[in-house]
Amino acid sequence: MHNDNTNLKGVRVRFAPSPTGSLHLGNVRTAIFNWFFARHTGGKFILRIEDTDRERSTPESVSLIMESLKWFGLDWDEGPDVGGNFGPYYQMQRLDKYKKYIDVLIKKNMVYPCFCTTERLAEMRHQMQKQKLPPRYDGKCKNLNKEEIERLTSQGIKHVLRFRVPTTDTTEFKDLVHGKISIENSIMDDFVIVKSNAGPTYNFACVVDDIEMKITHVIRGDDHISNTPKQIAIYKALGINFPEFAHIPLILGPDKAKLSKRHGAASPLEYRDMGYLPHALLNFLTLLGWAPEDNRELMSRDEIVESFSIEKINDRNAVFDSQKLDWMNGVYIRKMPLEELVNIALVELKKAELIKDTKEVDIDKISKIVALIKERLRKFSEIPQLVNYFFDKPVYEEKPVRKFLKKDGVSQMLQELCKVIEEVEPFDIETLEDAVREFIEKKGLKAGQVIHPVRVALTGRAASPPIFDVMQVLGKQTCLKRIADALA
RNA sequence: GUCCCCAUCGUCUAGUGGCCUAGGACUGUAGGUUUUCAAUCUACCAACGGGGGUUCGAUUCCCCCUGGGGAUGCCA
Repeated sequence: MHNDNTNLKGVRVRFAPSPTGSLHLGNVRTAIFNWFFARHTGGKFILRIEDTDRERSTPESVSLIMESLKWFGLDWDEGPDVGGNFGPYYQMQRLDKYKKYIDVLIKKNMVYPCFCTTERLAEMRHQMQKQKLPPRYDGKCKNLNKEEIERLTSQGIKHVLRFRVPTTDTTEFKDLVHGKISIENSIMDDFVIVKSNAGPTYNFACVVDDIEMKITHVIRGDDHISNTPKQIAIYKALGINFPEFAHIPLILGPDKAKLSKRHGAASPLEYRDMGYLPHALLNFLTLLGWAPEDNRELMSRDEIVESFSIEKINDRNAVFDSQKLDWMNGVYIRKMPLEELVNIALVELKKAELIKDTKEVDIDKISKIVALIKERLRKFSEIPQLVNYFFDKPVYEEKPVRKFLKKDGVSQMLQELCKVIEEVEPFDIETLEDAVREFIEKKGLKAGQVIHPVRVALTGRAASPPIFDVMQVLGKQTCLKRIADALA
């Protein structure tokens, strides 16, 4: 089938968000790529919660994350709620495992306690930058002897554990999307692996978990490239083979900066609330940094699963283009069965207080209305705005009123037309149109000269679905009344 | 500042030395259809950042510059 030039048997990938708020589209895209890769290869997709940041992690965020993934239909084979053989799936519940690895590193003398204050560290970095040097720990605590360590500890001074990074050579790895990436070890920092509160840091916990959970491919954002050499250093110190890495390009906002909360609604749940279809967003996001062999764009989930491959992930950052998303959402809305759209419309209409109780609603009428606006929709939140005049008195917009209603003779013409409308029986689209057209012809007018004023009188605006359809839904009496009111 | 990554239309992308007078999609523009809008159909606008190499031949390979992004945390 497809050759990803990697071993595709027994693939295990993970999505490992930190629960410090809701997901944003960048995170989601990472989850999507991991999920498609797992499903394409018949491997496992694992959800792991990286909650080592005690201050900012919240259970609410965990729910939000799960809700987001579920909304997209991204299911996980192992995770906090579903369990699995490699749990627990919350890092804060895996402290004993980290301890085990720390002991190994201590035994190997690969770590050392550091008592430096954050102030000193900040000052140190500042100085290094001033001297145009790479900012790295200066090694003040690197060679403390037992007595010094005991003395400082007994004084109650907190310490962290730093990892001794190799000082010579280069660390290299073959990234599945970037190819060879290498970095001089000499510019690498003796980074912290255990915080002063005894908790593990990201770079350490991540490695331990990926080892313990038997992760085969680490697919994550480009912003983690700089962490990878550090993590590889840990793998090497432990004498354990590291997994494949695939760093995927970042999603940029319109300002070309990494996508973040600054760019307005960044959470998928917010997109849901704005009226986007999960599959439209999923399809769109999948195409940010990836394209199938044949460059298709509109693809079903199964089609993507079928053709997804890491090889085809490109390595340039992608700007998020909401216009294209809107287009794609519109395409999928048009493909929806009407009943489904009606149900969504009901919710939107109620939210906008255009209808009161969904139970006492004329479904037949709503269906007709929804059918009329279906191809005019780009997202569900637009529904109320598009149909409000079917429920409430129209809000007359100034410009169309001036242009079509306030013209000489229009008032009289409409009054005469009302007499025609009154006679239309049955009040269906065809009969109505025939009658009105006959009127138009008799008066020697052009269709637009009648239809535009009628539209404005009935809807308050210059654009609407085909007017006879609108009239039919409105009903004879409402039409007559609205025209009369508009002329008053 | 330091390190890393990246560089095709405004945006998402195809393109892996000749098939490229660079293809598709979104947007935009013009037109057809229509009572308007939308949808739809047709056409059009629009790109290989610059400079050196390598080669018979570079969008494709190498180097430099420029530009953009990321990382530089006891956040992940």
